[in-house]
Amino acid sequence: MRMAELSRESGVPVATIKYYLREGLLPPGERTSPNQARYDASHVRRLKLIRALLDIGGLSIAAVREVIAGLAEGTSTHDVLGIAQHGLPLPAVEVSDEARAWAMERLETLAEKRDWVIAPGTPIAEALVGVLCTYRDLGHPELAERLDDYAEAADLVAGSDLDTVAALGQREAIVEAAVIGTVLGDALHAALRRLAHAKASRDRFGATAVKPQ
Amino acid sequence: MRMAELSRESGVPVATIKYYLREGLLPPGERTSPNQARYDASHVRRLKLIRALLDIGGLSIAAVREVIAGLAEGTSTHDVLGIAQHGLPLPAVEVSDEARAWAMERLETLAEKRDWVIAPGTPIAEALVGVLCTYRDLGHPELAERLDDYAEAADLVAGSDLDTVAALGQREAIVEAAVIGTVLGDALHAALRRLAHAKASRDRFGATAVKPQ
DNA sequence: TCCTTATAGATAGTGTTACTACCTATAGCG
DNA sequence: CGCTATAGGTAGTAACACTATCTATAAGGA
Repeated sequence: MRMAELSRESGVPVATIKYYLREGLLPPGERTSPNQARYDASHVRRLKLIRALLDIGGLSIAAVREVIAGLAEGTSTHDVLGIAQHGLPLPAVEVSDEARAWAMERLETLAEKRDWVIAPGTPIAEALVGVLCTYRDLGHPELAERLDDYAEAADLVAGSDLDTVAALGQREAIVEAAVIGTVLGDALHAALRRLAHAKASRDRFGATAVKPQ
Repeated sequence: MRMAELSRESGVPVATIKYYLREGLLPPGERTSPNQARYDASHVRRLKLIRALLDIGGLSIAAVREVIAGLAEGTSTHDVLGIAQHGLPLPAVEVSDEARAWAMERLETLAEKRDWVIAPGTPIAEALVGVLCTYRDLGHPELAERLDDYAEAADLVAGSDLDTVAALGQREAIVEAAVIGTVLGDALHAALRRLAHAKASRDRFGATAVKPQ
């Protein structure tokens, strides 16, 4: 197909497709002459993936590029989730040494209990330390006490993620599903948590009128 | 305290504090003369909250303003979580009528099973529909099958959230903790899910070297 | 009292991000 | 032959979150 059709099929404006081509998010089409190229279903698919990561996942163009680069890397299946996480941004904040030690102690206890590996200095560890320290700094250390419950939920979700993804069999499909599942899964969980909050609130404080946000 | 001290205490540059004042994120200080004002601990606290919502929660200035507006509203305790959610952005995408019907059917089943209320047309419902339809549109409808597991996890987390927050007793503290817990909790859960993925992956595919992101 | 520094408030400027528009030369096609 | 489409390049734009500068006044010490 040519550019106009690619744009129609994907719902992405031509100018934007050209931008994604320049940015390396979309592989170039097959050349048919110096200023003509042909695109196919894989380009449509890739465009939809890009839009999903941008619009729902909230990723930046740079993060999408990283994630997509991970898709192409030939790695063994057991690293699939690592690839899926490759390039995903996690928030980080500065914390004092004292606060970091406090948070790390909590995280080490958690890691031991759940057989997790929390390597100090990694973005994930930094993100966790940042959130815990921020809870404390904001005067709500009690929020950090929920770590166990959150971890339980995370294990539950991760088990489901792995089952679903592993069932796909082929590496290519697994990696893509892992990426999509990880990024969109965050959005899904956030929305479901809002609904569960509403129910938990109703259960504790009595029935309330349904109030649109 | 005066501006310089407020800046030092909060770690936010003076120019930025002025910006937040203009944007209505930070209440003005107590006037002592036409061009002087006094600030107190509540301003330091508010600034820390703003930075947490921006840096960790990833909210926009406009979203922070909405959330903060919710903090000030005098509402009964049972609406606390609604206030916490007031102004929090949820991603939305356009979907076809057919896809929306498919997604809504799934969501209605879920809502009935878990005694949740999913009001069609609300941002939360739209976000859920968007994610489910995007899974399908990307050729991974199997990812939508995990809704139940995700919902279970969300119920678990929400129960913990409510217990923690309700124990605070006073409305003011409850609302603030609910806001912080909701926004930072999303980041916390995302990071924990990454760790749980790593463990689940190790369990299924054998021990792997710890690989920093 | 004088003098240096600090401050409020206003306005303007900056850097980044994610597009969007325009231009030119060539290609497809009825 | 002529009209539209296209690749690739450059430039412009709108939103966002600050950041810098300016002016008139205030604070606080020598």
